[in-house]
Formats: sequence, C-alpha cells, structure tokens
Amino acid sequence: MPRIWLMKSEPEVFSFEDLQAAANRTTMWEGVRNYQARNFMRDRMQKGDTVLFYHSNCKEPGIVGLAEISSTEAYPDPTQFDPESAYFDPKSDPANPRWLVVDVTFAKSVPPVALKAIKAHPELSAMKVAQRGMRLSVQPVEEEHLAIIQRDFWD
DNA sequence: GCCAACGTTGGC
DNA sequence: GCCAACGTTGGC
Repeated sequence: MPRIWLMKSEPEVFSFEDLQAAANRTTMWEGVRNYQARNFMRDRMQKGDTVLFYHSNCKEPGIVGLAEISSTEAYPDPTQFDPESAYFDPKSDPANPRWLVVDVTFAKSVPPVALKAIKAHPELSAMKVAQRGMRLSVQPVEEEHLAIIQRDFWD
C-alpha cells in the first residue's frame, strides 16, 4: 500500500524547480539529520510512495509540488562522510552509516497550497505540518488529507 | 532578525 | 538516568 509523505526543503537550498531541472528529474534526498525522519525513510518508505514537496523557511511556506519515491529503499547518505559537506558527520561510522537517503523524482506541478491555507482549512488543520512546533522534515500524510487537498486545491 | 519549540549533548 | 545548556528549525 503506497503511502504519502510530506518532505520539507528550503527553496534556497533545493527547490521544487531544482528537482524538475535535475538530471532524470531525480535527486538524492541528502542531509536528513533527524532520527525520526531517518527511520521513516528506512522503515516505511517504498518506491512509488507519493511525496508532497514542501518549501520551508521562505516567504510563502507550503506544498508546492508532487514527487515520488524512486529508490527501492533507503541507502547511506554520502554527504555524512564528506568533510567538505555541510552535512558531514564525523561520528558516523562508514561500516555502519548513521544517515540515509532515498531518491525523490519529480511527478507533477500543482498549484501551491500555502501553509496558511492548510491552517485555515477546517479539514486540513489537523495535518502534522500545521501543528505548532512541528519541525520534522519527513512526515507521513493521511490519505484523507491528500484527498481533500486534491478536491479543494487541485481540481 | 526574532524567538518559541524542539532535539541532542554531556556533566554529574 | 536526569536535566541544563546548547544548537537548530522554521514561522512570523
């Protein structure tokens, strides 16, 4: 059963437009350094899962596009071993890598759904992303919530 | 740029 | 194992 995920990215670092312009319209989702987010990628994500691509820490935060998981499973994040990378983690053991990535592929451009619209929507305000203090960068999305977004924003 | 909320670290 | 200090996230 395919799942739905919301994945945050700062557009100044990597935007949905960057994904669309990437080779094979695909990127390694590097830089996740949170155990809960990693565990979702490691334990729950499957190839073909839907991704709501979310822009954070920007002028108009919100869902800006659709993507999908395109790797069959999570695999070690190479940036954790690269001293030049901002994501370098000297405590990660190459024999037992601490951090993982999945591949994410562009699926479809959609009208943006602003965070403020999610918060204002009576049927969407329960979404994790709308909860205060919620900073998990990879989070599951309920099927009903995607259905409501499609019905009210994308049809 | 501010700062609340949260996760991690490390002394004890 | 507790918890204060610290660093980061991310909306505003």
